[in-house]
Amino acid sequence: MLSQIHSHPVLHECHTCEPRGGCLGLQLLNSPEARQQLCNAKKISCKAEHVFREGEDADCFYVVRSGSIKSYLVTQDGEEQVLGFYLPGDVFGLDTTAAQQRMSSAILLETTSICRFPHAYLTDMAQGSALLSIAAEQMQRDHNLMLMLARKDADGRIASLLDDLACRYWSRGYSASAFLLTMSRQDIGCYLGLAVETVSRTLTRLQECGVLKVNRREVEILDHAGLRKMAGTRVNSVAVEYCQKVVLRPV
Amino acid sequence: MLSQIHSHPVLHECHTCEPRGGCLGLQLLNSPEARQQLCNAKKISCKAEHVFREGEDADCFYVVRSGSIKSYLVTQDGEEQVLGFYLPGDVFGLDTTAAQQRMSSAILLETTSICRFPHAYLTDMAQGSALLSIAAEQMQRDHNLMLMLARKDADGRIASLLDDLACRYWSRGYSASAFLLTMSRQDIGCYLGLAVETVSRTLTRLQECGVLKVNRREVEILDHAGLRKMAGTRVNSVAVEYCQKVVLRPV
DNA sequence: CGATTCGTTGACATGCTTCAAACTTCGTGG
DNA sequence: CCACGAAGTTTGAAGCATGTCAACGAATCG
Repeated sequence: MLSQIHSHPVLHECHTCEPRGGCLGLQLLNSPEARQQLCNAKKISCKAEHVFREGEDADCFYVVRSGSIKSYLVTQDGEEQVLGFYLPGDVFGLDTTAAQQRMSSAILLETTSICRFPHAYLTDMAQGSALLSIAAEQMQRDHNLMLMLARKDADGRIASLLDDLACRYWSRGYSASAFLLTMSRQDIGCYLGLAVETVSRTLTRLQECGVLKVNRREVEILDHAGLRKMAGTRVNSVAVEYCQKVVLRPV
Repeated sequence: MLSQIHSHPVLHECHTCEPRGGCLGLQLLNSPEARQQLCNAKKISCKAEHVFREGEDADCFYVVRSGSIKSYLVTQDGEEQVLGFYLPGDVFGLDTTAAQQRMSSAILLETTSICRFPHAYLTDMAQGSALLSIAAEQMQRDHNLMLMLARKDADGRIASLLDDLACRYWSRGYSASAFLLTMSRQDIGCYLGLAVETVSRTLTRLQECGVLKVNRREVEILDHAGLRKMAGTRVNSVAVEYCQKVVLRPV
């Protein structure tokens, strides 16, 4: 039985909180009162608990403080479609219907700490447009996923995912060359539209090519440029910087 | 050589404009002045012209008045990925980067009339949240596409597209049973992640099943329930109503 | 009327899924 | 602490859906 993540609040000061790379959410709050309120809104909880489920009423969005989150839908015939993974610093939970209901479910992939941003603190115009620009960021990620699903083969999809994770970890101050996959092969498959077996086989193949090393959930990227070439990723500003500093100048 | 759609403004009064089903954009403008300004912002233009291209500066979004629009990206290796099709009443052009640049390109599929909504008219809080809810609608469509690309076979994808179009035409007061595909097989393929040949073959197959009749771009849906069953579409509010009134009670 | 674009159909190649089985890791309870 | 079962991962073999290549017919346009 899964309990709601809201059950055991853990209080922290905002200024001690630093998802490396900065808290996107904080940019949305310009009044000191709002920030103060926010300090009471940190929650931490364990693997496999839901932050929210599709259809629930939504009065807030979230920022990942540490850990990781999986966003997903359940199809008509009970299958899962993963929409994305959120890492520290990422905003999630913006996708609500006009009636303020959740359009997707969000579940913890590991022990995770998140921040709650009630919509009530955001009644200010500037914040509305900031929200919109975060929503736009989300859309861009979505577009990338569509592109991947529509045009790439298994190698390209896996390479894309790993390149994306590397890039995002790097932009937050973590290593781009070695990290842990917090999601299962199953999750990866549901995200990329591949069977688990294909995910496993593809990782093995990339390893044989010398592009990376995999052991269960541990990944080490040996050839960033090669990986990116296989991925055929469209560039964005973060990726460009990542590329210049990491891909082209091996660490 | 493609000229910009902004070249030949055609002026109309807002009150004479009625994409059947209503103009979503109008809900965003509550001041009479804004509406007045808007009346000068209608444009009409011909097939294959661009409304905007990826990377251009964005100071407005659009509503389709009549005709249809294709939104797309170009991949690294020059291939096209169609993101969606917009029909009369639809809002498009909301997906801009934080730096207010277009994240995708939009091109006319036929002779089309659109309305321009400059961002300058929307500096008001209530409108910010209205925009966000339209963005959310867009996200929901995106989610459906991802789901389709990741989980459905060719039959399911084509059935989904047709069911979606039928539903959207119906909700705007047009026939849900017979309509024209304004996009080419190529466009459909780029949207659904299928080869042109597969699109063609699948349409033929659906015809042989007696679900529909196709002749070039003319489509007649003979068995709405069957089509929807093949599509395995996730329900949304419009679709539910469409389902009750059209699918379950054959026209 | 020819040239071009678009749509359809066939034959073949291939990459992914499915089915099956073995192995590892982890949690639980004896 | 070990035994056991469940869940996650890997690997192999076979089937199939879709992509690719090629040719042809139909519509459109100048």
